[in-house]
Amino acid sequence: MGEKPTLQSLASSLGVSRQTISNVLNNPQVVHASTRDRVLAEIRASGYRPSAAARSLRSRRSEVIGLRIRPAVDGINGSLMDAFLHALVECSQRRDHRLLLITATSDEQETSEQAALHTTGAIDGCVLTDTHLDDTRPAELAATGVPFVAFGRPWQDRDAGHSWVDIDGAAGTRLATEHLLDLGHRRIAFLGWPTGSGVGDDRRSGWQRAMADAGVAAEDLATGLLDQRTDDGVVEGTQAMERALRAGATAAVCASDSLAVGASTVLRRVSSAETARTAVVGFDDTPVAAALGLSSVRQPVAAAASRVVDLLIERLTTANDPPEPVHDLLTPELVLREFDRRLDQHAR
Amino acid sequence: MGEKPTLQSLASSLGVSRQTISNVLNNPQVVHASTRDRVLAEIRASGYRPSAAARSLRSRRSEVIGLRIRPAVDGINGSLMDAFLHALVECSQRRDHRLLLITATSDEQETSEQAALHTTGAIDGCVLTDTHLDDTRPAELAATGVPFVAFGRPWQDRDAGHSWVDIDGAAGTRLATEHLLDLGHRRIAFLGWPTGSGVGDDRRSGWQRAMADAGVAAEDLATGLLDQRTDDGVVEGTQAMERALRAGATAAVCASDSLAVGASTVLRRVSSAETARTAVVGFDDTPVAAALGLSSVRQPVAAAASRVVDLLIERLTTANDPPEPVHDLLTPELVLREFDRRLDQHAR
DNA sequence: CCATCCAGTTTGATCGTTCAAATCATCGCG
DNA sequence: CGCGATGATTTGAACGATCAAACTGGATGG
Repeated sequence: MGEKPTLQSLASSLGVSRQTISNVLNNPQVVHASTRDRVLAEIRASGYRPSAAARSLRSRRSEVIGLRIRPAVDGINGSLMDAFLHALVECSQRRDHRLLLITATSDEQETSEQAALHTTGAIDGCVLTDTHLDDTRPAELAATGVPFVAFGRPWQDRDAGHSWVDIDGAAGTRLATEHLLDLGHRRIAFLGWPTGSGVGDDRRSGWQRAMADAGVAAEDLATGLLDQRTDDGVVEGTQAMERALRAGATAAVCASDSLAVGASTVLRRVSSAETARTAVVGFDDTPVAAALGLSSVRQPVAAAASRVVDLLIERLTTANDPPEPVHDLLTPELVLREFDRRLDQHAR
Repeated sequence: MGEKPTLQSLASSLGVSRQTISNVLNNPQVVHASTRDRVLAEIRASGYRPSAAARSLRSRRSEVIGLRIRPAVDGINGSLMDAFLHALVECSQRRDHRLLLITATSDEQETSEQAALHTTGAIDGCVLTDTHLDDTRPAELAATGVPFVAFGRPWQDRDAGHSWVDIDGAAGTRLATEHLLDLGHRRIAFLGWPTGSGVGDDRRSGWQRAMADAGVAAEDLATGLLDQRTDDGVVEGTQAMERALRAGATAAVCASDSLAVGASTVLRRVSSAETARTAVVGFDDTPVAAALGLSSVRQPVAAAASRVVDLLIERLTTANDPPEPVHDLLTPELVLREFDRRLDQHAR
């Protein structure tokens, strides 16, 4: 084996110029078909790959996207981010981009790290996740000129100056609530988190509006007895469900699968196993919900990732000024698991 | 704001040459202290960052490491890889390297993708995870000249020509077994996976040897009744534990926390809740084991990641030929959760 | 018959750094 | 006083691609 081939070495062995080969790769339509084929054959035969560094130095684009990953706090919530990360890598790869990871212990550290990578040219832009109230990152990135797209809407001002993609949690809990209404339930509780988290409040609002629209349990809604607020967790779910039962609830929509798991074990004590399963709807459609046969709201994570990548790459390739920011709210899907036991066994 | 500063622009505004500034950053000791300080001050003031592309083009190193990520099959096993990934990013960052992700649907695709990135110079080397029997990746990477370090030993030939870091599963199950022996158990079962997986067989062997060394239940070991083999999963764990109970087992060492969760629910039926917890030891110390108060073998994932990064970077920075391959087996740690209920309540 | 155009191809300059060798100043010492 | 050694700094030449402009040669048309 000789040296690693370069544009120059290929060119002289083919009797054409560097630029022609470069054009075959980047502007195929300007090269004559016959030479194009000849060049392509030689490229394949020699195993030539353009140097990322040289290309990036000249074109001022690295085709790399930055992303901060966070330590998984628990196995449950982690799996969602994991699916998102995976989809993100896949979509980027499909579009000839790569994903670079960073860690940070604070939002400020994250943005400064991203900005540093951006000025060295290591990344062209980045993806923001886990947006929250009073999130300063969009402003900081904008100030340093780092292109980005957020997964998660900006909870303070909906019409932010940047593009974002999010999943419509309220639509999800509405679907869940309407499903339980269809099953005949009227006193449907919501097990959610304390107010103050954008995601949690959003999910609660879907249940609230669906209940109001259906005109059921109006007095209970007013008293707030069906509206249980607690930290996330299985144990917390059981406790919240016990309180809801005392308030006369027969079913529950939950802000997470952890809460739903807890809720269904409580319901099992006062009703058939079948009812205990079908009267609870979780959120995120985690493996745990699938294993226990619980219905759950599934977030279209892969679609979200794909959209994020599309928007970011569009932003990166748009010649000069950034395009109009796009705000995209994807609708989740209700995964029903309501077979009775016999059907369940047939299915296996 | 003017243009982005470069070595040249900084040099002329300081009245020194490019190379001096370059030396301040890469070879501080050759520059006179006074000029060094002057340059450093200006660097900080201007916010100068060297161009990654230019640097990489000339020095032929990108300081980027490739890693394939896999879709999380279940939430349980995923959390371990997640912790490893996170530690990997952190360690790389500390050593001025970055982590680039790829996906692949097969081992061949993984190696060819890594090789492609390596020839473009996008990565300097890569990390291999989830090594298995008949793993062709080490040979393929070696053939294409991609430097790499594996997390997971090569199960076919222990003295492979490449460096690897792994966690001594047998030592972990030995610790677990000896702990149960200390508690007075004699008929200790092992709930593990079918033979043929390197990891599973390794974990089984630690239990086997510890039992043999203690000279207990010799006849049961011979019959294999205490050696339960099943697929991973909570349900599978309950079934295996039931069989083990029939064989007279009073305790169990498990190859995973999923199996342990199943086993402890079964034990609960025939003994006190306290005994059910303390007589089962899981593996991986997942959040689930922590939540249920199960003892478990904790893998030093962060230490492993740190070692992997160290070895890989050493391999990358060693001038010419690769250094002697290093094989590193880290010892896991037994996390005991054996408080009785009263203590447990005090602790809260 | 010459000017014009156009598809196809080539040429020179450039991106911003590091490498390798050259230069310059200072100093010790025979 | 001159000469080599030593330390600090500078200079020229890559690294390998893309950009922008210039060059071909044949077809078109007035």
